[in-house]
Order: sequence, then C-alpha cells, then structure tokens
Amino acid sequence: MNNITDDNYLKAIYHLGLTTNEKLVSPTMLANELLITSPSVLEKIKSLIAKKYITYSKKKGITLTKAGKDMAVNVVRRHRIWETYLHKHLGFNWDEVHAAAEDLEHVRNEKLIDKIFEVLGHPEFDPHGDPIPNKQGVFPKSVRRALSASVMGCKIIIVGVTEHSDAFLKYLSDIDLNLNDKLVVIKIIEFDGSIQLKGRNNGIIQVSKIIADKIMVRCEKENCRCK
Amino acid sequence: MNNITDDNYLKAIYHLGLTTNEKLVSPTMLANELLITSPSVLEKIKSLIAKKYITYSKKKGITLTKAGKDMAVNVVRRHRIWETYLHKHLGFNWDEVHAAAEDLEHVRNEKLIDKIFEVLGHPEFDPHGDPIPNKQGVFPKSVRRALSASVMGCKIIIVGVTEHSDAFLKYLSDIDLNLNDKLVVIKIIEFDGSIQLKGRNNGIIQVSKIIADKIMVRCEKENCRCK
DNA sequence: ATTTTGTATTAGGTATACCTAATTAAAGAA
DNA sequence: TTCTTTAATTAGGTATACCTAATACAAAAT
Repeated sequence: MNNITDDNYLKAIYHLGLTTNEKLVSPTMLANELLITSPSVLEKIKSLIAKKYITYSKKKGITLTKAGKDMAVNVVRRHRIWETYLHKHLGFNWDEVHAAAEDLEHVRNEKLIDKIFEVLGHPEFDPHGDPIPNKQGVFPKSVRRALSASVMGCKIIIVGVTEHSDAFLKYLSDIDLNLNDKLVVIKIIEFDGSIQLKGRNNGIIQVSKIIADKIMVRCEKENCRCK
Repeated sequence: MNNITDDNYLKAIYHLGLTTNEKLVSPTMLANELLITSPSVLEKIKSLIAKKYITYSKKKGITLTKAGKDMAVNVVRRHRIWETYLHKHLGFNWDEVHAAAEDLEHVRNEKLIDKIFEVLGHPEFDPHGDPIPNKQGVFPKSVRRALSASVMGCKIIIVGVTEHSDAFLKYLSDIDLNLNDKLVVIKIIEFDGSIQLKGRNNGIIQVSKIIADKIMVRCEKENCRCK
C-alpha cells in the first residue's frame, strides 16, 4: 500500500513504453497519461532515478531499469489477477473490473495474490484477454492479431481488446461481443473495412474498422488465408 | 483508497473510545495508538475538525461526530468483512487475516464489499468473533462475556477475543483454542484465577486469568450460575 | 537564418503528514 | 502551596506530491 505513487508512475512508464512503439517515453507523455503537469513529472523523475527504478535523458527519454520493470510488471500482475478474480469469482462484469483493480493492485500482500491466483487455477489471461505475467515477470505467449486483419471465412475467437475504456467495453457487450466468443467472418466490406460476423445462434454482428482494430482475435481455421 | 490517513485516525479514535471506557480520548493516547508523536496528532486533529469528523477540547477529549463515526464504522465494517472473507474463502489462518485486512479496509469500492459480504452469506461476526456492522452502521447484538467470569460447569463457546496480536492468536491456536470451539469449565483455581477446560476428545486445556480475560465466550448451559 | 511553436526545465508556492525542541499548562506529590 | 512530573501546545523543520509562472531549449516553418 506504500508507494502507490511509485506504482502508478512505473506502471504508466511501462505501459507507454509498450504502446508508444519506436518513440521514447517523454515527461510530457507521462504527464498526459497521469493527468498531471510536467514539472510534477520532472520532480518525480528525479526521485525515481534516485531509487534506481528509471533512467532519463532528453534524447533517450524515460526507461525502466531492471528493478523498475520488475516493480511495474508486478503491479500489472496484481492488477490482472484481481481483474480475473473479480470477474470469475465475484460476478463483476467485463467493464466493471478495472476500477476496483486500480485500487487492489496496490495491496502488496504476496500470500493474498498467490492465493487468489491459485484459486483461479493460474490463469494466463485476464478478462480483457491481456496476459498475466508469472511471479518471475514472464508473460505467456499468445498468437493474437487485430480482428481487422481477418479474411473471409476466418473462424475467430475473441481473446482481448486494446482499449479498456468503460464506454468501449460496454459497447462490445451491447452488440453481444464478449471475451472467448467464437465467430465466423462472413463479410468484409472493402469500402470502409467493416466486418460482419456470425456468432452464436447465427446472429449477425457488424463492426466498423475502427472497432475491429481494437479487438484482438485468434483465427482457429486451419490453413486460413489470414495467416 | 484516498484518505487512508483519515481512515486510520478515525478508526483509532473509534477504537480507543470503545476500549478506554470512562476516560476520554486524548491526543497522547492517539499518538501512542498510531505510533506517532503528539504534535503530529494535534495537527491532524485540526484537519479532522475542519472536515467535521471530530470535536476536541482538552476537558472533553476527542469525540467523533456523526460523520466521523459513520466513517470509522465503515472502515471497521470493511476490515471485518475482509477478515472473514480471507479466512472463510481464501484459507487464511485466524492470525494471518489482520495484516491483509489492514490494507484492504481502505479500498472504498462499495460493490466489491457488498459482493464479498453477500458471498459470505451476510455474516454477523468475523473470525475473531467481532461483530460486523451492517451498511447502516448497526452492530449485531451478542451475549458475550469474558471466559474469566465463568463458574464451574459452564458450557462455553468461544465467540471472540479482545486482543488481536499475532502472538496472542498464535498462542491460542497452539493450545488448541479456536473460534467457535465448545468447551466445559471443569476447574477454577481460585488462587490465581486459572481455568481448566475440557474440549473436544476430552483434552484438558488450562488458561491463566490473564488469558481468560481476553477470551470472549457465551455460556450455553441452561440456568447456569454464571449468569 | 530567423521566427514560431512546443517541450523541458527552473523557480517558487501549497497542502499533507510526519518530525524535534521548546514552552505552557495542568495535575499529583511533598 | 510549591515543586515535580506529565500532557498539551507552539515553533520550526523535512519530505512528498502536487501546482503556476517564467525561462531555456530544440525542432519545424518561414
């Protein structure tokens, strides 16, 4: 529970480092991510450097040290385990788990997190399809790609999303797209990249390219052209 | 998760108000309870007064307002619900639940606490036998007294303890005294107030007066002289 | 090459939660 | 009642985490 601030900075740096490919992580980016000002970030950067969690130079940006990355991955691990637990064992919806996990991720009780992880049967993915790192910080591998990269006939299974906003997750629920759903791509509208899917009880679901970009899937059709 | 400090001060004031009967709650007592210095307490007192959680005067001591008491009772509620959950659903021992609950009690997610409370079947007492207040802050009634107030022949059931230190709880486990155990008082050594109990499989357990004072029981023998 | 624009950085300020050292006040003992 | 002890209080200090305003810098545009 101590150092919630450190947790949040390191998590944000880690996250930005992954999502903002190529470009470095700058103080301004961090400030935007954390909804604070850049002088505040600059100050905190000094303290995180002193604690040897990060390095920083204007040209190289902010990078996590081994210790910093370990810390960040541990926060991610706790977050995702709690999300899974809230969903699987406490009946929280896909779009409700995040807020609660934001708090629970800071509870550093190893026995607690180990226990709920065990009760869950050591899952590899959380309710958003995001991989849960093991205690050593190693992430499980998964063959996943955006739904938008599908071709006609793909037999896809939804394994995750790249946007976690309540609004987005709610929308997916509303159009009856849920994690682990199996669907078949029945039409691709070349004009705008929209995709039509056939789901359970043959219901037809159509999603725009914008949505399809954010839905991660695995294609289970053998020798599918999508590969 | 915000205002963990407020939580801890209010909880401590509430707790001292109950245990330290008669005497008022003074800044020094609070300082000792929280393991900080009295100037720090004095400063915080001002802020809690400003927030209308407490009142303070040298002669009347520190008292909780309605709002302050509600806040404190809510922390106690969350703490005890988590303790119960950790014990009943996650396999934590009697003496392990407290530390984890110290952190979890600050997670202010109503749906979460409601849910685990529901999953537990709306229990009235936690693993230490302490009553869990309902959402309105009302505590369940229980007829409980110290084990030390027993007479020969009392058929007692252990419903709680008044000390929660790991060492004490560990000791009770070690001599095989656990919550909800049923025992019979077979000897009272007047000389020092020690009590001998017969428990399951007729094992004899002896506790000193000091211990017996801290163990809360209910006597289930009809018309027992202890009443 | 110079200006514009945006990012990085410094300077200085606030609030919170703690501290030590010193002072005041009250209560108990002589 | 006066001394002594303890509790309450004030004064002043530190560290953290935030802020605004001002300045320095660097990259892009003219």
